[in-house]
Amino acid sequence: MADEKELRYDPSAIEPKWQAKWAANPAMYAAEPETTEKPKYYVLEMLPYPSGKLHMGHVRNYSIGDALARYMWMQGYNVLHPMGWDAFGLPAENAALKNNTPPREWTLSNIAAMKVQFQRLGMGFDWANEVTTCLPDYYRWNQWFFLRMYERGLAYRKQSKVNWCSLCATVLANEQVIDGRCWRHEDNIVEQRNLEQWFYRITRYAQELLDGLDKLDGWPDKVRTMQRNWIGRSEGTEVDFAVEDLDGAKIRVFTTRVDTIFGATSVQLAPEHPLVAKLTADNKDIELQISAMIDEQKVARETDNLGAIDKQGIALGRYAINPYSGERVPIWVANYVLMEYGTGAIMSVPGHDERDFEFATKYGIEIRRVIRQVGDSEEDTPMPFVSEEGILINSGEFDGLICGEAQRKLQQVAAEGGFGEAKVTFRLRDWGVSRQRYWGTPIPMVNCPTHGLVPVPDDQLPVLLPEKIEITQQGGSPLAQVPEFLNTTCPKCDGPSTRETDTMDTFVDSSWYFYRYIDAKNDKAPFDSAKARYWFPIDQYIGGVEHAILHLIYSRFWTKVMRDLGMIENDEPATRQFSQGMVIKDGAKMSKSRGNVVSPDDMIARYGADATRMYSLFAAPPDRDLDWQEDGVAGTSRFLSRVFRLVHRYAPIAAGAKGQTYSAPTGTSLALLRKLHQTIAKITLDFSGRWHFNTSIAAVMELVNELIAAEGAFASGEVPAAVVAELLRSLVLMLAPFAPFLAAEFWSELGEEGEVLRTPWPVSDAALAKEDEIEVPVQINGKLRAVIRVIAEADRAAIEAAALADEKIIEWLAGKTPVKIIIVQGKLVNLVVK
RNA sequence: GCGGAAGUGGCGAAAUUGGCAGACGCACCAGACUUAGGAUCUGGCGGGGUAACCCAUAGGGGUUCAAGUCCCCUCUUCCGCACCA
Repeated sequence: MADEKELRYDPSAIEPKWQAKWAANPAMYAAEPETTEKPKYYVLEMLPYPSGKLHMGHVRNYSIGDALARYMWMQGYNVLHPMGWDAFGLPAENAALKNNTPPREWTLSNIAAMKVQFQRLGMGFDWANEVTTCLPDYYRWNQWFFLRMYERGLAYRKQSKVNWCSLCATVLANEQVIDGRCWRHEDNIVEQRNLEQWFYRITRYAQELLDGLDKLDGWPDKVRTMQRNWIGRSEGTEVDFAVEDLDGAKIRVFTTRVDTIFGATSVQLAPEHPLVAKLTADNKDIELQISAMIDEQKVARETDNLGAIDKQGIALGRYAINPYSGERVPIWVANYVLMEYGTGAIMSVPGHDERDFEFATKYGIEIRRVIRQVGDSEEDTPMPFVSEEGILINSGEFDGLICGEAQRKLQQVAAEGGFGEAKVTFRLRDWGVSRQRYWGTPIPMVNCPTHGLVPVPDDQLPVLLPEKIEITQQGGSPLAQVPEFLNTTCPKCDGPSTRETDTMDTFVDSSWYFYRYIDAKNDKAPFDSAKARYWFPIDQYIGGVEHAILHLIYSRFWTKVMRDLGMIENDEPATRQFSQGMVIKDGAKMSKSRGNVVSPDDMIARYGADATRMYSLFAAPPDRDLDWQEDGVAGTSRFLSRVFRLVHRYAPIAAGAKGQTYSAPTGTSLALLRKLHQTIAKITLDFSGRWHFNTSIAAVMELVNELIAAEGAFASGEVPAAVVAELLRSLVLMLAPFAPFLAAEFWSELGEEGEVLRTPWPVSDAALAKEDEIEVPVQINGKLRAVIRVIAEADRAAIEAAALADEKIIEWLAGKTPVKIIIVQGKLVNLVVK
């Protein structure tokens, strides 16, 4: 058959044709209305920042999601597979500075360019509800949500120490600071500044965000663990130590080990603790030492060296009273006590805490044992002894209690005595959302000289971001330089006022965009709650692990807030979340600075979108890092060429067999149909949970290898046309999630008219897939000695007989009788010989 | 320091429940064919050995008829958190 000049696989002759067809038929990927009988499936991939071009990480992310969406379509689901643009953010401003292009223009033209790339890749997105976060019809709802949060005390303003990136010229959220550096500028150390900032009170949901993780069993453990650590729940006790000689003053400490309180031999305050000033009044020397300590700490914090600086303390010469024992203990200021955590003050128990031990040793503070290790005497208990498996000693009336019991008892005593209580502390901080940047959502507040902070009324939304603006990098909010924006009137009194000039963190935009996808044109509300009831929660969310904390915790918070606003009924945004691995090359993440970036456009130009997508799924399981090897793309492309030739040669036979059936296949037909149905079963299983598309694709390759090896039997008619038709049809359907262009091309070559996507996924016929003869390895003492062939239904006795009758086995046994024969049905035989 | 993931041929990887280690692909080697192409086809390809066989899943121990898979110890890499009381 191959003797004539044969048509070669040329993606550039196939893909553009289908791109045009699909672009002209947006209904193809459109979700159906909620009234449909079909079950719904919401598959979501994280929306890209419109930088101007997709990178390989995007290609991988969207290839995974698109494969799943296509599979679910073929399984008969009403699939929602939307896309949008996380379009606010700093790069647009930087580009404006560099090229003198307005951020809006720059962003929108990037979006247009990337949309073309998506089209080239053949991504099946429903663009009907495209979301572009920088447009007023989206960000007005950011403002609307802000006002709802403000009404409920979930949005508030406070003076606070904040992270400042000088290159961004703005504040960063804690989540955007990585190793003391800016998440966008890896080389830039984040400074600390004191600024008046807007915050979202995510801490109000700390406990619920933590509890919810237990139920999110469709989320990767890694993500759940990271979020748990980030929330950082810690159970303990707050206890007041009265300050000696200072009227009514108390130092409240937080401890997780109140059972060790009789061993507290000092109290340590953070240098910034408000009481420090009072306690050091008139002592200029100590004040100077403390401010030097604060400075040093600041530098250390800024260079991410906090853990490395020596523990230092300054004794204030003042005393506090242990409320349980009445003992006087010295008050110190220590550089390792953080004002931001707990109460900013601790009791120091050197006998039972590593850090306190180190500190006390350095400064000669008394070290006292108050817990004895179970089974050891006081003297034999190691020092410091930090375990909670112990018994109280030297603790007055509490002696003899075990640690846990003592904690409860001591808490009770504190509560009754009014000097303390059980307390849960979180590491999670409120979410700072103010940004001193232009390209973001304006915060809808007005500052009136008479009425102070006044929210902009709903009917005046959106507060529009002015478009004509000169971007400078002077620090401070650019919007403050725009009088038409800045100057306004007070909603309450109409008097001259000024607007809030900070804009919102772009993570606000991405915290709820996926709700807007269900109703993006709604101008009465962020979305219709009835639609949300149908579509939510998201069935599968897919994105990079770099968002495990940031975006995924904010989204969960936002969902809970919306639920409490009565807008939705789901507690969590997504039942299943998947974090795909990074795309790396030559052992490192692709980056411009390393010069190892591979452009998707180049790959598409050379090998076609199908091969590029398929390789990104074939080279590694989706959750692992993927090492990009161009030879591998070439290999995938060669595979597609083989399929192309195969289908092209025999499509006429298959097309001619339309409507024909076959009966009781034998020989080659049976062998090929068996392989086909095994392959269907394998891929269907992979889609149902494991998502190891690399092995799915390997299974298709195996099938194709067998089909090609047997193609003589297609030409000769040994394999009936109806069988050829089933083989090719099913093969094409199984390729559809991975190589949509070729699948569409083949589908039409096979004489099919409907869309591949609307064609049911093939079903594996278990009877056909079953082998009638199987190979069973025979081991002697666990070592492989022979392989026997038996019928699939062979019982234990038959297998045993066959194994013992095998010539090689007889030789190996050399007359000995096995003391034990292990038979694992269908798997192996192991003969144990002494 | 704490927490998590991982370590299998020259490379990417596979082995779904403890049951034939290396499927599938890349690279490479040999051959065929040729319209000399970014081809295509056939065969080979963990290490040692002429062979029968032996050895091999980071290293060491263990459990088991049987271990890449389970347990203990050690090493290495990556990721997250980190003076959090």
